[in-house]
Amino acid sequence: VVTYNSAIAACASGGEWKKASQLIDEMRRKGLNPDRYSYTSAIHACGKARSPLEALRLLRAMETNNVVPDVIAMTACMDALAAGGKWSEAIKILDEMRSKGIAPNERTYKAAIQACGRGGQWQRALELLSRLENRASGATVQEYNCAMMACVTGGEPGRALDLLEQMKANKGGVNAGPDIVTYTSAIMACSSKGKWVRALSLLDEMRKAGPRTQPNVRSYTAAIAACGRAGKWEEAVALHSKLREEGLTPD
RNA sequence: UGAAUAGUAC
Repeated sequence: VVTYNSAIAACASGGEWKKASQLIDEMRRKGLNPDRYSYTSAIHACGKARSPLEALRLLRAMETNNVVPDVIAMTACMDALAAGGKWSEAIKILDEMRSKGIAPNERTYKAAIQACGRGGQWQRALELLSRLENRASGATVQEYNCAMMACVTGGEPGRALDLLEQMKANKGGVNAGPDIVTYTSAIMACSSKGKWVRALSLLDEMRKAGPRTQPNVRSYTAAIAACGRAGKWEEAVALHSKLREEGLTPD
């Protein structure tokens, strides 16, 4: 079984979902019982291949064959649904977890938020976030970051910038302050709004905000894109040189 | 042996 599972995991890395589910069939034909690992890898393969419905099918097949899905399997399925823009299906899975008593973890919530964003449901993403904020432990930086991206991809980049402000205000509390991903996401938000000046000032703010938020290649890339989109090619070129001055290699 | 937020080319 483990041998098969390794093969299925390899299919997953390559996004070969057909091969993956074919291997599961083969296992059953040979009298081997696919386990959680087998199914989760196959589901992951569907996610990579952007075949959300196949992922759902596999999750159901798993149940049919009396392999009880756990957090990882369910989350992998939600990730696949998110990648395919199937936000309502993803939320159904989240509810299903509740009813089955499977505790969602941070990755699960991130998948749900991402699914909402990709489906253009930024309001729902924010709703989810506020539920997390109301938890005793509050929302984590990664959950905030994920919600910011959901606003950007969901067509409401202004909200992402609001979240940045909120995170800065929370800095002393239970929640850690904005990190490098937070800022880079905010720059992407500026980019979609055509606010290249703001993007540049955020880049500057990062440098001053401490060692944890020093701009990296991705931050620069986002800022360059913001300038590029606004037709500010001179600024874009200037950023490119600055990036190299700091010893970073453009990709 | 399985899942994860800022890079998948209007």
